[in-house]
Amino acid sequence: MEEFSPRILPLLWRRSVPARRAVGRPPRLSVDIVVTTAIRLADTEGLEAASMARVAAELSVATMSLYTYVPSRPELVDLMVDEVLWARGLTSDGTFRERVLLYAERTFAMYRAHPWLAEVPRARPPVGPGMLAEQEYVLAAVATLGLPVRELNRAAAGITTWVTSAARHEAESALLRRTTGLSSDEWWQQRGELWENWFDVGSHPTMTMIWNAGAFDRGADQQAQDAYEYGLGLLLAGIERSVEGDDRVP
Amino acid sequence: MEEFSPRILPLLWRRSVPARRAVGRPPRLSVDIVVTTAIRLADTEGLEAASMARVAAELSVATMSLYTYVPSRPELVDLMVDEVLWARGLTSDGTFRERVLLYAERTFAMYRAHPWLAEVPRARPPVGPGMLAEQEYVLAAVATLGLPVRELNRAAAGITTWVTSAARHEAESALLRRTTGLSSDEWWQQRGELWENWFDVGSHPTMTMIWNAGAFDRGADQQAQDAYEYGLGLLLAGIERSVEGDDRVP
DNA sequence: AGACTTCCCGTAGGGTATACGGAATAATGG
DNA sequence: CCATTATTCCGTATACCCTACGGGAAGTCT
Repeated sequence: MEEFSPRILPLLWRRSVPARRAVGRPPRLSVDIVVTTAIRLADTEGLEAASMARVAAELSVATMSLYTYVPSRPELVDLMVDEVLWARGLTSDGTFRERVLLYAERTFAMYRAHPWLAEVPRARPPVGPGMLAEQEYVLAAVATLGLPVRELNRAAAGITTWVTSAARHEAESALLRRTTGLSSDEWWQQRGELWENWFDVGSHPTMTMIWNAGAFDRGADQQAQDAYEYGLGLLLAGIERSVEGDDRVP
Repeated sequence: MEEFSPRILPLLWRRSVPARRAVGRPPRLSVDIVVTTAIRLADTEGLEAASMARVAAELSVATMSLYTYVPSRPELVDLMVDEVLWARGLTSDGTFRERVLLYAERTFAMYRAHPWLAEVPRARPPVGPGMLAEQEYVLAAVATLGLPVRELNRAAAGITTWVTSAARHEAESALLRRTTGLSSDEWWQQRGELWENWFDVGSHPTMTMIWNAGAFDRGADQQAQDAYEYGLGLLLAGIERSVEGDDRVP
């Protein structure tokens, strides 16, 4: 019955801890340098470019030297993620909506600057300062409404899920654009023959109806954006409404 | 100015096309056999197990022989995805909510049977029969409400995004459980020292308040499920409300 | 000067996808 | 029966990836 405590926690929270005494051979690098370099590589060439070998080469160091600073590659990715989460610098004093919109803006900006975030699973995120700051910020935003404590969690989780999903989707699109060299519109254009050669009108009456009404004119990326804004509006309105006595009319 | 038409469309829609005349050396396998085998491997061992070499070995064939049936691995993954999308067999005649709930159930079941779906990006999905059937089904469900045509798209997209995000999150959790051997709760337990050694109460007042109120008792997976149901309720209510004249009270 | 602590890193092994070109195997036409 | 044609089958070679292990190197402290 051994209690295993992961090596990653002290690394995530390394800024909360005083520097150790200098003893032994002094290091050439630091965790921050390794993480920053990996982020830069991932930003410009994708997450796979932030391989141990590539990061080491970028720092003019042998591959295995990195393992002095970081236990393994998954941990390096965790450190990268929490770093950029933290770098959003979430703080605000505004109303519920102002706070949520700031959160959304910063999150979209983050995914645009670091699209590789979309290649990292959302489940079991690094529990570092960045991720906890996000939780605290959104919970505090919802708390301004005066919701019952038991409902805070699900409302906040709803907001983060919705915003993050949309930002990730946009980032995936950007990644595909880089790897394929094709924009979403060009990609759809390549598949234009779908409608002539393969699409069966009979089994898709609703799509055909919408098509004939001319409501498919916006590109794929704009449609995703439309749906995001629409859903966010409903979600926020629903949360606000749940505190106003369930049935009040504006 | 060459028009490039991707080789994948005829493969995705292969069931809509009559069989070709038998001439030349007869094939030992078929696209369906390859795709089915790859799905089986991915189901039991993860998407990376469905490598070209592994699928070929499973079929007692050399690796390069697969390239006779499938242009490359990304296309194979597209075929796998559309296959399982199609296999949901979405059809229903009920009310708006009945249809949406059927969609949600089937989608969750699909991600549980094929968790590797969560490893495939959502952007630019295979435009095959399975994906188009999903679009048609959800659009038709929303259309039963009598929404204006221009709003159908964003409402349907909102529903698919919300349901899919939750199902993917659950699948990611299942994948991590398999690869790490740890459940979400065990994973959090491993990080128990976070609260004692690293968490700063001062900079996380809202979290601390919720903690003291005892509202953190549910596990991570249950919290995600709560947020999903809560958000879906708000989303559906909002969509229904938007057709009832904007401000009507039940 | 000697002890001690810590960093640095070479090697080796088992994975991955796929371009290319030639050999194998069937049906068909004469 | 033989030649033609169409198609499938596949061996080889390349350039990546992660990391366990253990010994040598380079500092600080007493």
